[in-house]
Amino acid sequence: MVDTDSPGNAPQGIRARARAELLADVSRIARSHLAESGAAQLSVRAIARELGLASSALYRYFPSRDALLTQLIIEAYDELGESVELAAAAVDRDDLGQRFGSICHAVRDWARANPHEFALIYGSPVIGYAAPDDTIASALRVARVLIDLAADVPADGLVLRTPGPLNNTLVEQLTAANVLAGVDADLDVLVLGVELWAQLFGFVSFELFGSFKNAFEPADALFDHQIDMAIRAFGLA
Amino acid sequence: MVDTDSPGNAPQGIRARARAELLADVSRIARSHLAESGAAQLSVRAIARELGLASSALYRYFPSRDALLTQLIIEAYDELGESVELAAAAVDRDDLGQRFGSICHAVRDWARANPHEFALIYGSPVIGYAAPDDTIASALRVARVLIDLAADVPADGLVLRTPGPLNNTLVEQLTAANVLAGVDADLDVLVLGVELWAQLFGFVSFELFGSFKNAFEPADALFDHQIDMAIRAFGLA
DNA sequence: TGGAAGCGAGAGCACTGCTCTCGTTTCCAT
DNA sequence: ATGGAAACGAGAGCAGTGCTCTCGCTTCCA
Repeated sequence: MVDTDSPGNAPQGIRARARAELLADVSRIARSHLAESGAAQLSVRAIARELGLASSALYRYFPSRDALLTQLIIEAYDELGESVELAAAAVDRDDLGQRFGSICHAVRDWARANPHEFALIYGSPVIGYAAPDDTIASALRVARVLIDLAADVPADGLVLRTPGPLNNTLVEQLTAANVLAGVDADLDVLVLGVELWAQLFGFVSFELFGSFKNAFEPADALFDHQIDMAIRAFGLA
Repeated sequence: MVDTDSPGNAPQGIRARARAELLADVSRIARSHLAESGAAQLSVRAIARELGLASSALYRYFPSRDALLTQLIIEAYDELGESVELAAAAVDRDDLGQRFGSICHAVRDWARANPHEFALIYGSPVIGYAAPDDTIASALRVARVLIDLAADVPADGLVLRTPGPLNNTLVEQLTAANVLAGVDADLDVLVLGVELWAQLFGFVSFELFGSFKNAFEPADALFDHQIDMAIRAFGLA
């Protein structure tokens, strides 16, 4: 029993390494349960059972089921965010229409591949659940990709815009978003982008949660049309 | 104890009247619990407690908690549907822009006044929950109001439209919707309407579920702008 | 008027999240 | 090297859940 910490693989002690491993195991199993049965069915005891642990042992690692859910939320946001970032980067950066379409398809594809995860982050908050600030950074990744796109869209091509100046509050909010993202998107472009962002997720929600039932199944053609329309609204067609 | 069924108020027997009353009571209490704490917290036992009944007694009236939730879902759809119908009827039928705005505001106002009900019907389905057909008719009421509007929008004014013909599948789906609603809306108008429908509910979901947090609070100006843009897309401005 | 059906109460089952205690193991500072 | 402190896992237990079953009682209807 000499030299427990000399091997190069883990400079940490036995405890720390075991803890890290168990945390990873819990996360892995929790994610598989989430993917299979949804957040509502996620059971601390079931996870413990699968790990061969007493349920009480898990509370050494997570203060509550909500905390576990919060971590799953963050991971879901990050997974979606990464998909979208990759999709945006995978196409010609200057072909803004294609870039927008790629982003939209990434969101929809990820949501269809991970419906319970999507429901967890964009469906009704599981309980009175006040989203902790931890989740916000990850949640913003998709928004960031879109705002970066908006910053590249030329303002003079916009097909859909209001004639007069924007409402003062709106200008402040949009400007703050620009500042937060470190870009300087035209506000008319940006506000259209925000609205198309809502449209994108409204569409995916409708598709996954059944509002298109008996009407737009499959919804592929409708989705492509919606993207086409959005590109036209931006003046990118 | 003579003449129990002769009074004009209730031709039915004692049993039937008591049953109807209790059903109404359960529904009333369930709705108040839903409005206060959300669907996830809805407890059959808590309802029974408030009624002074054993929890088992409620199972004479509802086969399961899910069945109770289903009824709440239907009631929520109907309530929202009625609000929207009233809003659409409250304005000049020929002022299509105002009619559209009135519909949108009705949806948003109802959702903000009844967030848990909105989450119940447009958030993630509570469980694996396959929406029974009972709910569909009620769910269609909002869609119907919008499709009726679309049928009145002149096709030649459309600002946002695709140049070529629509995808075949899409044409079939849109035509089926027309048939189902008994109208003959122009398909380019109709598809835009569907997409703006998704946008409307995407917006409200974002607002209620926190996606606009730290960015568009309040979201009034953004909402008004979105409606304005939609009206322009329809060519109604 | 008597059998059938509907009803409410209560006990009970299997499950949940979570807490507390207790003996053991690991760690870290002396 | 060793002893105290901290971390750990197991297990019992609590309060709560949805739901089932049985048992008397009441209402109904033929």
